[in-house]
Amino acid sequence: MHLIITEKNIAADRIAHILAGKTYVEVKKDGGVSTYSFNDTVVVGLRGHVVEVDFEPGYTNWRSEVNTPRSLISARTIKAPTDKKIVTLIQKLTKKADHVTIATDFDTEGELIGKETYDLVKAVKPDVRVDRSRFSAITEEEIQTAFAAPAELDFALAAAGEARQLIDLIWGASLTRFISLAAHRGGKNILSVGRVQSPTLAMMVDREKEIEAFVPEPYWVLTVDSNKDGEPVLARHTTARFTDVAIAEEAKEATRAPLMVTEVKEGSKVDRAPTPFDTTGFIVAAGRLGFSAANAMRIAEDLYMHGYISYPRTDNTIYPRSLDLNGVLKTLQKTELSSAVIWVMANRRPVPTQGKKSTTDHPPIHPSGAATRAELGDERWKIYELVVRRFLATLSPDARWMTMKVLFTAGNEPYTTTGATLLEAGWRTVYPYSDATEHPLPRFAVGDSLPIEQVNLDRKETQPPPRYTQSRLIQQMEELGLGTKSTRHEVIGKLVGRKYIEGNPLRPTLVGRAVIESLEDHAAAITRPDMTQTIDAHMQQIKERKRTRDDVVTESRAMLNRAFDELEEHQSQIGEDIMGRTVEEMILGPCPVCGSDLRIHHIRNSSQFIGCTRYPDCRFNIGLPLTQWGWAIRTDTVCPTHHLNHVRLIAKGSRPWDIGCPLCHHIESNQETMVLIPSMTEEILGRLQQHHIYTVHEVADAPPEALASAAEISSTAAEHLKSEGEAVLGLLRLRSELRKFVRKQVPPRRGRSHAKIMKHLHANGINTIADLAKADPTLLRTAGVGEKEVTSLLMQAKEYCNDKTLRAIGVPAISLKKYYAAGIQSPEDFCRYHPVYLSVKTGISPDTTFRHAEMVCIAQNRPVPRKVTRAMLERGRAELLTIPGLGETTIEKLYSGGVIDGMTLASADPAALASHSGIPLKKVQEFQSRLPGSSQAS
DNA sequence: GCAAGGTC
Repeated sequence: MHLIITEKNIAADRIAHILAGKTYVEVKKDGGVSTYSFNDTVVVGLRGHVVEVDFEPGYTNWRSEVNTPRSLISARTIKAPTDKKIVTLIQKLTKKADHVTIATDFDTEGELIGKETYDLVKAVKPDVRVDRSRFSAITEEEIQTAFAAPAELDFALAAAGEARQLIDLIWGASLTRFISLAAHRGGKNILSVGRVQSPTLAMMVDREKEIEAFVPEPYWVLTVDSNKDGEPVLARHTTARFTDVAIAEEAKEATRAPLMVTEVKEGSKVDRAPTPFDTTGFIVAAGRLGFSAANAMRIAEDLYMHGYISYPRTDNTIYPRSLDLNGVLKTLQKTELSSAVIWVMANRRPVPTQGKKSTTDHPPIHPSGAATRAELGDERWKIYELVVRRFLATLSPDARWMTMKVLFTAGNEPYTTTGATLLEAGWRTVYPYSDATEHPLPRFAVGDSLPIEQVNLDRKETQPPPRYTQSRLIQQMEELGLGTKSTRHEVIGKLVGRKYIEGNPLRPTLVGRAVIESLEDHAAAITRPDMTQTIDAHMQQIKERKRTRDDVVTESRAMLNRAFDELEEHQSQIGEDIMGRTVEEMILGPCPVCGSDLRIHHIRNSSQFIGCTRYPDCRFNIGLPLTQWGWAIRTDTVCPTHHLNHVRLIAKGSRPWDIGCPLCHHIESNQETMVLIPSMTEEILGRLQQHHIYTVHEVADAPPEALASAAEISSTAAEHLKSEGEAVLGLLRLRSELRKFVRKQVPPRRGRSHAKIMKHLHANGINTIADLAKADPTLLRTAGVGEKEVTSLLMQAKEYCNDKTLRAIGVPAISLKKYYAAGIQSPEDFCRYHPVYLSVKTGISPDTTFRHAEMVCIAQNRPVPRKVTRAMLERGRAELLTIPGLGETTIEKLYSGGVIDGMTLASADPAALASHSGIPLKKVQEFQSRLPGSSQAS
């Protein structure tokens, strides 16, 4: 059997179909992995790397005294499967194979994945024949050629990839652990360091410093408003920027009508059609349409998976000769963009445009299938249309512009104006994304004399360099060789996740800055793009067999060891520096009570609040929502009233939630509950707030004298206010319990506000779960609870209340579980059923059920049933069974009515017993009549 | 719990 292994499932699918030709390809799932078989061949796809390098076991404890961060430098490494299903399948198929072909992507990483596969294959069948096929695009032609003449795996190239893997792991893991430990950061708050992420972050830090250091310089721009036969003309002084205002003023003074045309220059300019898309070019273009890098890639991957566009991760900007451009055009004719396609077919440039990079990995991104707007939906269609139009543009002729430059004099001052009009739209006909504003000028001739309507001298300022946008950052990373086509956009997400950068455009946080500055001071290599460039150079040497993998890695290890000498020496300083800056970033401004700083505190990634830095001397604090609703950060906006920075909650995947000034928000949100205190007047409320008493909690907790003086009320009134506050506090606790309960039973979802539901319930006097259990279903429906949920919510509330009551009475939880399982739910059930029945139903001993029933009945003010011993029960049972027609099942029913023997049967009220036990009245009477010793017995 | 690189 011939086994072919590709880098991904889609490639396996397509290659199988190409190689099979007209033969049927059988698609099967084996352990969740698709296989494609025909004749004696099986094709299966990997999922990229299916094994991963890691340290050998024993290095998981970051705080180990022996296996310190530094010890990772010399730790042994292993390769462990990350996708067991695929590894198992590959090895299973290998056992049946006599020939294995590795058909992973044609780049360094593909060769490494190939080598990893080679090792997996050889591990189970050392003598199997393994070869390698290489192709740059999955087209009929390339695949046929590649498989007709298979080559060998390039072990040197794979070794180059392995060197990169090892160096990345060793540097990244050891430095990440070191700096996290130094700054006392653990869990989700670790501080990461890496060959790609750290230089990328450093770029942003550098830019931020440039912006901070930037001193704007003024300059002046001199223009005149004029017109040519009524058409407005704006002429600029040929000194585009005057840096000296005095000189600018002089030029302004010297400007005299008329504006004389001294020269007219006309020319034409070629506007080259754009080059094919590689990943970066695509991300930049999508960025102009408003797509974030990650979103653009996500959509492109989706379009690729569905066959609409080619593979979106590529460095190539030159179409390979094997790509059937005409075929693509033909396919596109079936889309809504057909008129553009037809235009291109009619105006085709002889050779498509080319970029600078020709690589072997994949063709440039191009359309591969026809789609409609309806089947894709708006967002995906926008991306698809972009790819289609870009493809069309690369086959279209260049555009041509007519340019015009006019020179004037006014007095003796030289002025100029320029214009441009599109002569031939060319590719711009089909690619409307890049800006092409025309500036037509009226016709001028030398010697024309124009009026001067106004002379303007405007003061302007030089601008600092802009912050990086996502696409600009990705372009910059590419230029410096940081990351790959597949990972660049992910790095941004990683830095955001570590809270190193935030916002749009991107900006480093103080923590991000602190980490970079510490590294620059003590381990500069990891913050510079040169590290990547050096590794690339070394990889090249390994590939050319001038050096070995181990040689390169050893050198890198030595370098890292030297960095650790420096780092360890300054460990405490580095830690303190980073920790100090973290605090700084959380400071909001003056505490309203004592005037020292308020800051945001985060507790173990779950809760967060704002507190005074003088705690415990000053206990002022403001609660914040749990971090699951967003991580609190400060923003640059400052409240004019309270001089506090605004607070924003940021959560992954959802829009940031701006709280605004935390104190304004605090006051406002507590006002509602404050007025629940009956004797709270607007006047008192205002005075309390002025004395920084904002919450019911604070009212209830305040010493009465303090309350009295703050609210300017008598001490008796203050005592009263305080006790009312305590009562409201109790109510609020119950309400919060109710809110949690409702939230659990009726999960929040789009378009249903829990706040609204709760408000409605409160307005109708429902403040506790017990209230809810007794609530009218229609009330819940009008509050916004769904039809089906109303019944279950009420039931759950009843169950909850019953459970709470029974537990409070003292029925143990383990017994309650048994009672519930037997359908005995409420305190009422305990009083209604006889303890014997409870025992039979639950398997709990009659003595115990009697004790439980006794407790419940006493608590509920109900008569306590008569105690029954086991012996009495046995005797009674025997007695009852003597009655003809009375069996085991009937006995159980009788128990529920409290009948346990002949005597209790005789004395029972037949009607009551019938209704209680469910035995028909006639039967009951019959049993009673057949009792031995009954007066009616015959 | 760590990197960067594949792919889903």
